[in-house]
Amino acid sequence: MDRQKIKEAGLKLTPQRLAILDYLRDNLEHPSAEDIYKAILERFPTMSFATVYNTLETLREKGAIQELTIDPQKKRFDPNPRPHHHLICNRCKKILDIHIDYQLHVPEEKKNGFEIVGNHIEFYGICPGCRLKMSGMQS
Amino acid sequence: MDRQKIKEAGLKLTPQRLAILDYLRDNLEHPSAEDIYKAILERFPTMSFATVYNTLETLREKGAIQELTIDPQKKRFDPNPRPHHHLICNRCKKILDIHIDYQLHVPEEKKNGFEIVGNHIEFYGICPGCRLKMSGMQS
DNA sequence: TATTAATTGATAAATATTATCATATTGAAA
DNA sequence: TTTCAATATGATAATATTTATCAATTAATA
Ligand SMILES: [Mn+2]
Ligand SMILES: [Mn+2]
Ligand SMILES: [Zn+2]
Ligand SMILES: [Zn+2]
Repeated sequence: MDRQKIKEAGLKLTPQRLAILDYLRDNLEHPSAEDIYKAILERFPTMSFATVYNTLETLREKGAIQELTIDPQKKRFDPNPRPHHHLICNRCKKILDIHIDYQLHVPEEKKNGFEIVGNHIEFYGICPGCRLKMSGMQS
Repeated sequence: MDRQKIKEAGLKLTPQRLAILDYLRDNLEHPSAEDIYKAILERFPTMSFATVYNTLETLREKGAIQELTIDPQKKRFDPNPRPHHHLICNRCKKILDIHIDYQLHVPEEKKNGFEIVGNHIEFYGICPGCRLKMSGMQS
């Protein structure tokens, strides 16, 4: 989301918002609110944690980002609002994009009257880094 | 999980465990820890919330249940440990099983070195109950 | 029945998120 | 530019969920 789009969404152009959006732009790490807060604190020491949450919620409302519920411990944020899938490392919780368009048809008789509007696939696995650490230790 | 299997897993047969397992047996609602606690309290007033969490974690370790991370607010528990997919109502968070075996192939070049061990599809939608409530009100 | 290792339950602590609200800032209008 | 109202921020409290601690209890075995 650029300055143009922020205004179009009826949002004020604050330094905090710009810092958060700047941090998220092209970010593929799916950071948590705390990740974002800590990263920005270094260059923006007056940033409040509450503002991070406020801003993320505002951006989500406007459809500029999405909230991921993949990590059981905390919400993770994705600056790419377009539907795509994810691969998560069971060990370190690293999240990677999977851009593949699967055709997931659900026959009417399995919908139980639901109106389906979307889907999201979580792939589970072990990342290369964790695999290395694991080989050479037990369990 | 029946009495037989509990013993085989090296677990003691306590009334609390039996109550929780009994509540979960054939339960298709994917209840939260609190749901489980409240339901059992009625018939088992000495049950502690900590015991619910302890028991659920023990059962998960033993592979008897699975923890779902579909609901952003809280963990939900599924007495069916076999892989299957879910359909969640965006409005009321009701969760339904989807038993369909999709073949989700990920080409090597999109795995980024990950070793993929499983997957889980979340379908999003609106349940019949919520659809009814929505027709007749705005937003 | 005695023993002991596992389990429970009370409670504190940790973690993550949301709410509150006085103060500050933005953007538009004058 | 200055003024002003709506919006946003930041400090902090409150809430919600989950995990940790540990003394007391209980299940299973001998
Ligand atoms: Mn993503
Ligand atoms: Mn299920
Ligand atoms: Zn990893
Ligand atoms: Zn619903």
